Amino acid sequence: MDQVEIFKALSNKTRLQILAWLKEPEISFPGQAEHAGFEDGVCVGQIQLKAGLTQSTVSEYLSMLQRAGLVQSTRKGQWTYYKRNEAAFKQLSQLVLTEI
Amino acid sequence: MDQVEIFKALSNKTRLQILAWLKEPEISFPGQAEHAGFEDGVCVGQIQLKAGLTQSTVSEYLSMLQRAGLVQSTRKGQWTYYKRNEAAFKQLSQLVLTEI
DNA sequence: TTGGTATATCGGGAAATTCCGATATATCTT
DNA sequence: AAGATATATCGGAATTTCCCGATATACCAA
Repeated sequence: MDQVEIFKALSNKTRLQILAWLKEPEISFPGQAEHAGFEDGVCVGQIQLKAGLTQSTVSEYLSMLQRAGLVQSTRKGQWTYYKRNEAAFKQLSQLVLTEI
Repeated sequence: MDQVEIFKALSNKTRLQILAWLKEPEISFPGQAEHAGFEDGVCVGQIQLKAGLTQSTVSEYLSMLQRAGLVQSTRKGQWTYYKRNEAAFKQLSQLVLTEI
């Protein structure tokens, strides 16, 4: 757990927003329900639509969140699904209490 | 609590280090014991010495941590003492669990 | 008042981040 | 194989952060 890397990943309104959306994928991304479930999370395109930024930016943001360990990705065909890594948030919460 | 402001304040190795030092002022800053207690925290000069950065940089970093609500300052004569705001860390820990 | 000490603020060069458009890669369909 | 779709990566302009030296401000002591 690289603390600085994690906090940098969280230092952006859009990235925080994405993490919040991924807490309730069914509610935040109803458009995906028709094509896939939410077992593996949400695909980049759906997130991009909601974020209102370009595809490249959203893809980059998701990689950054993944490098920080906050989300994990699954490739399925031409889609990459991202979902939260809840264990990481529990760890981070604990880290804020005990180490920082 | 401005989340982005808090995470930006935490996105720097030196600032994280300062917060860690302030957890145990007596151990981290023995040099101050001769002149003052630790009720109000540690003065800027002591922190600067340990950080090994310039006075202006350390002063700026401490203001940033204060704006984020993570520390609080007390002016006493020509010294400004900074100490951790433990309540803020408890809040932040909770926020990581429930809101982010 | 004069000078010394502690801290804050200002101005700026270098490096990092933000976000974009263009392009590359991977996969699917026909 | 060729074209379409989804995502990743590249190159870069604008902005922000990092950290500095210089200067301003506040307080103290003689």
